[in-house]
Amino acid sequence: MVNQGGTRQKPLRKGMLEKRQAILKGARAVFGRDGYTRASIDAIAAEAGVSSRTLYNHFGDKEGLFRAVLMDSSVAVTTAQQALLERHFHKFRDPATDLYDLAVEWVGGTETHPEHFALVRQIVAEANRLPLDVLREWQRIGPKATRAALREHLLEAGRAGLLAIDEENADRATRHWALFTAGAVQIESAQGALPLEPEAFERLVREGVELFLQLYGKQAA
Amino acid sequence: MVNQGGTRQKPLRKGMLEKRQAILKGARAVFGRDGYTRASIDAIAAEAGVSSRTLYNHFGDKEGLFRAVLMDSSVAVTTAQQALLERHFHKFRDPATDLYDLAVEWVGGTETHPEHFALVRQIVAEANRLPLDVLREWQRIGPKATRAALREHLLEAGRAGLLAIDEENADRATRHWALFTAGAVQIESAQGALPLEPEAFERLVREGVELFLQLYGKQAA
DNA sequence: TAGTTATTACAACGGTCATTGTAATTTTCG
DNA sequence: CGAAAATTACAATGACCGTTGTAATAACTA
Repeated sequence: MVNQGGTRQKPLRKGMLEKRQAILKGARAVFGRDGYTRASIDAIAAEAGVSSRTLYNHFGDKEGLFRAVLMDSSVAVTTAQQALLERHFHKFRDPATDLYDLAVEWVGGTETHPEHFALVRQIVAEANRLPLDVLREWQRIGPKATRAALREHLLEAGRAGLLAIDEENADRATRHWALFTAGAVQIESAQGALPLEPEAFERLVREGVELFLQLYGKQAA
Repeated sequence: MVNQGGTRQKPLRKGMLEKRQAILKGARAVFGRDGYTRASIDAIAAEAGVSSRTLYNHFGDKEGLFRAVLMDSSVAVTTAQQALLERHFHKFRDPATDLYDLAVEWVGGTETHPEHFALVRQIVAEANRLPLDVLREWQRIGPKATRAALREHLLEAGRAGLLAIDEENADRATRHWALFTAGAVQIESAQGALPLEPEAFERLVREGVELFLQLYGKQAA
């Protein structure tokens, strides 16, 4: 038999992992495009180039598949965002320009991983029908993990004397960074439902970084 | 015959308007609860206490009904939020306390009109499948109208010397108000998908208002 | 290569649902 | 009241979909 959850204990034959990942990839695309309810198992199987029966053998049922896809996608995006943070804070010298560059990529994550955020919009819409532990798990390995990494980097920059951030205000600074940059864009574009002109995007991000520096720059009050 | 859109030209018999509004009310509840796809016409008709055939006679098809519901609900919420602004700015004397009171009710709107915001979460999730003009129309009679009203009140307070707001920075102040209060709560609760403890809610709103006053209070730089 | 195991094609079941037609019934308006 | 219009109950259609069983086939491991 096959496990229903997503993590497998011992055996793991060669081709299975490829099939499994093909299914996850295809399902991510179809779920993101069509939503949980509209996405049909057959469509997912076709997108993954796999028999629909194989899909059931791997993930038990539609809900199990959705959970696996959500977690898989969340881990991938979190990893990418953390790598992005590493890359930018590694060469962190001038707050004004470096934070702006970071912000552009940070906020651009919604466009770099469109399928994932389409997925997130789905679960937000279906939150009432989803088990709370699924939502919490998603938060844990997704947004919260990303925030934790950001918090560490901000603290590091604070210790280096580049930002006015310490243990005292690190939580708020982390929250504010997310709010001023990604949050601002999110609200203005209705969570990405409406197109946002590049100029508006640029202006929002720039304003957000300026405000952040006004609060947490070294010359700040 | 009957019109498919939602606005009717000339005739309008007595009972029709009641039926129509009963359908809109029922559909708002069911669409919000179950989502566009899962919400069945029969369930909506039952909720409204109306034959499903009548529903088709009024709104043509499911999508037409959804549009009508969205617009109807948006107008209602916008009206309520505008009334809320009127009420609070009418007795606007002390920025610190008055803005806090306003913010609590302003942000609480998501809980005062849960069905509407469930609806909004649906259209955000289904944005790819919705005509762009529907989305724009929603923005126009919904969020944008509310923002416009807020902007006027902020300007008024600026003219009265209670806030450091003028024509120059009114747009940004309006955006910041929404971002610092509702936006902060929205992000933290994943658009209302996850429950937020009252203390966290209270803290976010308080922080938001403080930040707003730091930027636009009279003693601000 | 032989045996185990995963995968596939295929068919079928049971259920849900949007939509329409129709004829009877009720409501409304002049 | 009496005609016109709206509403209703009812049935039916056509489509889609999640899920399962089965037997044949292919892939993999030892």
